[in-house]
This record gives sequence, structure tokens and C-alpha cells, in this order.
Amino acid sequence: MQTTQHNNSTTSNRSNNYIYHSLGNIDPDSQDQYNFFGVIIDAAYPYKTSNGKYICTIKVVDQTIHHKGESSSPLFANVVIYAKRFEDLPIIRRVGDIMRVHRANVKFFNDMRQFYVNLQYNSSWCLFHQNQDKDDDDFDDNDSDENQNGEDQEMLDQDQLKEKQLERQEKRRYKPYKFSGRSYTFDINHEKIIMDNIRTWGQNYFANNYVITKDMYMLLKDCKTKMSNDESQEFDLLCKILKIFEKDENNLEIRIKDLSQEMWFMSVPRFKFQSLKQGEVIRIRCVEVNLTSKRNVIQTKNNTNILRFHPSSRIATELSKVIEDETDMDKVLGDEASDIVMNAVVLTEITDSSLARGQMFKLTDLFLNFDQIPENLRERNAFRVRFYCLRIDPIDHREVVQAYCPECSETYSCETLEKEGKGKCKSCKVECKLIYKMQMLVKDSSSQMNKNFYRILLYSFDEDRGNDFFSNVRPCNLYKNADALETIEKQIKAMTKFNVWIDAIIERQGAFFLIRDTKITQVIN
DNA sequence: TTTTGGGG
Repeated sequence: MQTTQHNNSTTSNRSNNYIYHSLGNIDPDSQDQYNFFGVIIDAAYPYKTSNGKYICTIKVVDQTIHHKGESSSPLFANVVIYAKRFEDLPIIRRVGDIMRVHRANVKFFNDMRQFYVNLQYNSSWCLFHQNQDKDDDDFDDNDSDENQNGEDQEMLDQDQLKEKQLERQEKRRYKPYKFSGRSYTFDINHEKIIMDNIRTWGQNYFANNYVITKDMYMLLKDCKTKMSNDESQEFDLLCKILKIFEKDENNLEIRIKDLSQEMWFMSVPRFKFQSLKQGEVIRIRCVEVNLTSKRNVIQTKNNTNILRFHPSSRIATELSKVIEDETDMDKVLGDEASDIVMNAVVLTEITDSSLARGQMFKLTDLFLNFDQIPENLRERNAFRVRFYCLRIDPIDHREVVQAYCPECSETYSCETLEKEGKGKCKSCKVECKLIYKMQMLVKDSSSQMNKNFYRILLYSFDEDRGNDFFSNVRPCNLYKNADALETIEKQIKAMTKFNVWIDAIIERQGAFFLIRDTKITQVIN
């Protein structure tokens, strides 16, 4: 595509300009610029920073800096590439590829060497496939200048043909599949041996080690619980693609499973990730978990990257065996029709009989068009609704009961209180009372087909409204009352089950809707 | 012709 300039040593007077260092031999305190080769073990997707620049970070290893096994902590050098334009940054699709960098600065960061590649200044990068043979490769390879077909070949005998083929293969071996800038240089005589060495080493390294260590990814079974408390919601995965579906013109739906043997769904933009294959083991970098979906759904982000492995790598061959394929149970879960076979259950009853038969309100009307509700109904401020819960907060159910100061309305955790204690308000010194303080993320039939969900509160501070919401228990210190905690947890779990509905009265207080006159009466296991 | 941000 671009003009490339191949320097071979007989014609080049720059052949000695590039001295390549092993990663471990580069002095991190040096002010000099360095050239190096590295084997890529991980790469972010290029992203835009706040000042308008684009950055891509890539982890590389070589003979002098690398880790072994699966449980050891990762050891690598980090390459940070800065560019003015997105197109100038590399998009890494495969772990194990070789990267060559010219004129990088170096520093110690987080106890590891960090290389700075500034494309606006004078640095450059080239990417080479790990495997020189194209047996399994479906990546674009800049092959356009090669004459593969036709008349020339008919003139040659078998030996000549073979020779020509080898020549081509040899040439391709040292040709980057992508590079920064308009051209690149490759000094065959000088760099061939370095390339051959690092390729062979990299292939052996990946063939004998997992390379991707346990602290570089999250297990699917842990991501819901671990992420709901974590302020940084992003994590990585290591999983197998069970199935790929055409979702719509822009997206694929892939079903993935990892070492925890849980199957999850993930929708991916199809033009960004074109070369996904069923059965393949992949590393997914930077995703979130969808906490409001009934199904197990992984959410991609703009800077999500999906990295493939070379088929000869140990991690790919072993994990594709260890991670199960789609089971009959997975098929049932994957079939959306199965979501409606269960019968709906209404978990609650309205305790005020005068309200129990009242008209049913739509959540969209209450939350979005409250002003349009007739005035007499607004004044009564008791609206019957029927909804289902997507999620309940706090995640730590011991915090569902809080100590509440009637003076200043401040609430405190019960963690430090005695079993029967209520605590005193830290500022007012008044005795607190124990109340439920719980939030439900909910939907109803009026919002079922769209993305909206609403927040309904169980806050029982006002005249103890809501203290009877849970069956067989009242607000008490859940840190110290194990039985009460178990009773409440069982009911919270039932509330978020599929096709479980809550029939309730809610009232408006300021910008919020609070639940009242409602009680759980059904037992679901 | 720069010292950026770096798991964004």
C-alpha cells in the first residue's frame, strides 16, 4: 500500500544506525533513546485522552524480561505509544505478535520499565506476525506486491518454482504487517538474526507457559459480586467462544464461557471484531458486567479489545479443552423463549385494603409525567404499582438496616453497635432508631420493552412505614442477628428472581418514591 | 521535535 524502503546492507549506509537492546539491558535511568524488539503479551485498544491525544499501551516481553507459569506475578515491559491521530496507533489483534520499536524513551514506572513511543516526535513501530507461515492466518498481510498467479510460473520448472516460493516466504518473514508512518526500514543482514531469535523464543515461551497470569483476568462467576462494590468497573476475561450469532446489522452476539464454566452473553460490534471464531480461546480486555440484566451479560466499551492467541500457544490448546463446550443447560439458557415458561408469582400483598383494589399506575407516568396525574390522586399520594426488581442495593445485606437519627435524618451502619443497641447520632447525640434503607431498581410492563428502569426505596424512617415489609422479621442489627439476616436475605433473593412481581403502594417524597403498606407474603425458594 | 499518561 505505502512505499516501503527495504534497506539491505550492501546498499544501505544506515545499516549500523540501529542498535537493538534486550529489554532487560536497557538502563531505565538513561536519557537515551532505544530500539528494541518485543513479544506482545497484552495490548489495550487505542483510546483518546482528555487533552485530545491518542494512546495505546502494549505489554511486551523478551528473553531478558518475562514471567513463567500461571500463578507468578506478571513481569513485562510496558510500551506507551502517543499519537496525534487514532490511525497512527497500532490495533493489536493477537497476543504473541512481534513488535519492533525505534527511538523510545525509557523510565521506571510501577517497578517496571516503561517505554515511551512518541509518534509526533521521532519514534516509530512495526508489527510482525508471530508465525511466519501463513497456515492459519486470516489477517491482512500487505501482500499486494507479490506475484502469485500465472504466466511466470508456467515458464519455471519445479525446482525454480520451489526456490521462488521459498524466496517469497523468506521475504514475507521480515515484512511487517503494519507500521507507523509512511515507510519502514528493515536491514535484513542485521535484523534477521534478531527477528529469528525473538520469534523462536516467543513461540517456545507461549508453547510452554500460560503467559496470561491469573491476576490478569477475572472469572465470570466472580464478576457480578466483585464489580458491584468496586468503583472501577472494568475488568478482563479469559474465555472460550461457544457460539457466534448474527444479532443485527451492526452486532454479533457471542456466548462465552471461562474456567468457572459459566456461560455469559456478550454483544460485540461486528466491524470492530471481525475475525472471531467459534471454539477459540480469547482474552477480552476492558469490559463491564451488566448488573441490571436478568441474564449474564458482559458489556463491551469503546476501548474493549479482543485478543486472539496463536494456535500453538499452551493457553489456547489447554483452555479450549478445559473449558466445556455448550451444555444442554446452556442451550436452554440461551433460548430466550425459555424465559417465559415459568408462571408469574406475586410476592407481596397490600396491607391497606382500601388501597389494595385501587387503580394500577404505570411507572413511566409516575416517574416521568407526574404533573399529568389528576390532582386529587396526587394529593392522596398512594399509588398502586406492580413491578419486578432488577437489582437491590446495598449488595451487602447487613447494611439493609441502618441506625437513623430522628433529629437530623443521618443514617449509620450498625456494624459497630451491640446486638440490641441503637447507637447515638454522632452530631445530635440523640438515640437512633433502626430502619430499613434499601433501594430497588425496577421495571414494569410499561417499561419492559425499553431500557428505562426506576428506583423505588424501602426507607422505613417515617412512622415506621415499611417496617413490616419483610415477612417474620423487623429492623434489627443484621451484623449481630444471624437468623434475621438469613430471613431477609432469602426474601431479597426471591425478589430478584425471574417473573417474580411486587404488588405495592408507593408514595412520593420529594424526588423519590417510597414503598409503604406492602408486605411480602409468598415464600419462594 | 516531547516529557505526555501509564488500567483509559
